[in-house]
Amino acid sequence: MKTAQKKVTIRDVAQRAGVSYGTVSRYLNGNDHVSQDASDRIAAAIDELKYTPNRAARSLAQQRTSTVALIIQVESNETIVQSSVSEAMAGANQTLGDAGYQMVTLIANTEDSTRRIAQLVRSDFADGYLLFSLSNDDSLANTFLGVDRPVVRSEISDRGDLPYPAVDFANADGQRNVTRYLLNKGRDALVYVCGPGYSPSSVNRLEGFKQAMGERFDERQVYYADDWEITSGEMAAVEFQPMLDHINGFVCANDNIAVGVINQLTRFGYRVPEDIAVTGFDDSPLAIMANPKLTTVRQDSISHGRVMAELLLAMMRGEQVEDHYVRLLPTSIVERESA
Amino acid sequence: MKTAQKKVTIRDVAQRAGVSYGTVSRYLNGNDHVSQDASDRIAAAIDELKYTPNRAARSLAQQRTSTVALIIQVESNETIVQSSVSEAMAGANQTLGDAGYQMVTLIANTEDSTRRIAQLVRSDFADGYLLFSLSNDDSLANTFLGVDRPVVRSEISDRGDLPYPAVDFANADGQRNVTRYLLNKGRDALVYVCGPGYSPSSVNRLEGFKQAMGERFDERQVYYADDWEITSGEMAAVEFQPMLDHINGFVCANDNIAVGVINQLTRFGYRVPEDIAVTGFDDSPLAIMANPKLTTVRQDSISHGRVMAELLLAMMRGEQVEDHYVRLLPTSIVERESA
DNA sequence: CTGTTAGCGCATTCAG
DNA sequence: CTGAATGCGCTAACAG
Repeated sequence: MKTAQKKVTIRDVAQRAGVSYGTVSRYLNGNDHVSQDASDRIAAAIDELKYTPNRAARSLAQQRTSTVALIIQVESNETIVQSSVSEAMAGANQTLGDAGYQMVTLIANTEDSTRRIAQLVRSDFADGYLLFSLSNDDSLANTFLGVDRPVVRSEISDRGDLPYPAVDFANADGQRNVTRYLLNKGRDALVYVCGPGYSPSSVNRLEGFKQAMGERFDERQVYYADDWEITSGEMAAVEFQPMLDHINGFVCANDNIAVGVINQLTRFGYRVPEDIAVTGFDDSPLAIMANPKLTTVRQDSISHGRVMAELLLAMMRGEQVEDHYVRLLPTSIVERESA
Repeated sequence: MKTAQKKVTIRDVAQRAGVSYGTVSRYLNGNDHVSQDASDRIAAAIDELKYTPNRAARSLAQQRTSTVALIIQVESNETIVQSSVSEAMAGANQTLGDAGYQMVTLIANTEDSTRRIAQLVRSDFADGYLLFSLSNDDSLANTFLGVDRPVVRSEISDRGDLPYPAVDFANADGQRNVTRYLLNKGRDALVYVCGPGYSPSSVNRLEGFKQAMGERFDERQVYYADDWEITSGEMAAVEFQPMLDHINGFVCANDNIAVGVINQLTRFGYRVPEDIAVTGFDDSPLAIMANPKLTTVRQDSISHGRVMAELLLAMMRGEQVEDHYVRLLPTSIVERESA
């Protein structure tokens, strides 16, 4: 049923409207002076011909794409089901859209796709980049060093050679505050379940715990997990089993781990929070599904995305941002049942 | 530190290599005959100059973009945390990448973004489209009617005017099978918790239940939920409370709902599965986190994405696909604890 | 206010 | 096998 309707170009519109195509271009790009009469005729022609400017041609002439790429780098073959990422995407999408940019997201989850995306970036695919590194592999970040387009990262990097600004949560503050919250409730025998070592967030959250514990901190109080998953929480609880009678609180690096700890503690016959309190981090959907419901540290991921987008927009506007600039977003404690 | 290195073009490479830029173009596009000598020099020049072809220019000249857009349409401001979508994305990304296409995903979650994406599509943004409609609003699909690019949908549509092929799971079969599984186990007093009415999957799953029940089916056995969430499952259990003593099985439209049912049943003092069996659908990560672990219908979402991509690739290759073509993917029962 | 012109960077004829 | 010429569809600078 497809009438192979020849591609309608700006010239067709011009002809139909009885003006030169330069005028149509001016009309399309808003600004300049086009007579009311011409405008009307052009508008009519565009409508009748169902004309839409060709994107590639416009990008080529303008040297800009009006798109921003959100790149998510994850471990090989892992899928992205983190609500925080999804929410950040929504926040960024909204902000960028309002500013006239189309956000497109790219997933780098294999060596191939990473290489392909690196190539894409070098070919001027987008006007700016939002970079989410959920993995240890930071290789993609280097790609941007040779590219003259602004980049904003979603977490502070421990690599000093990457100058890109970052927007992240005040992870240390959050974990410090919730640890103090436990201490103030008389929970004086705390242990910590740390996230994977490669993650800056993980490191920072542990740091917060240390700060709150001060003198009392002891390396034997912490279990180092390999990932952020529930099973890691279960393993941590098993690891601490011998001393469980002398422990009255678990501070966990995230909600998943906290749920794992609770599950295992329950199996061992301990009551949460009566015997042992447990706190999470993220306030993920899991937090309210857990039993008991998790007391956790909330972060507003939507505004994470929004703030990243705003920073990027400013940079694309030409505003200078100092190297290694970091913007930290606040967190808050959500009191539920587990602590 | 950015040395505003002038954009290096194909001409720079040609000059550096001592050939005309037509030759470089030929070299880049693989095919034709370029002497070994020239090839070597060009390769060297490209390397030294760190040349990467400009994307917009190439698209313009070639009339193709080498990208495929995966468009996700969701309810206003909802975020996408469905593991099935995430997995399908990964599967499609892999397949498309192997075929030389870059997959980019676009999110349509507001009226604005939907309009913007419609515009994008009409401007020849990509060579093909993968369309995931997670929402009632199917407006975006119409956009493609005027576009001469292949489209593949992720679920069968109930709208006859949309001719695009679709790849979906055999939802009816899956639900029929798991219902029979319960019946065979002697669970003869079943009720059904249906998903939101706007979803084709939801309708099809209900149909499967009806098929398995045959004569025994009774409208009073089904609760119609408004969404796919846990709370809907809880509400369903509350709704059925008066007759709970005479029910020995819940067949649920998805895992979330099943978890909600289990939670509420537990609160009411019923044991799952001893008193009442409960089944889910999707085999989402939630299924193994539930207590008891969910018996559910598994669907391989990664291959969902892969098959969609393969179909799209075939269409982009020029293969004809009949209107309303539907490819149904098999499901399987995963026996765990809840039934 | 509007028509004309010269590129944007590359693919692709067509000669040679 | 390779150089030169055209055009993809549009923007922007320049005259008028």
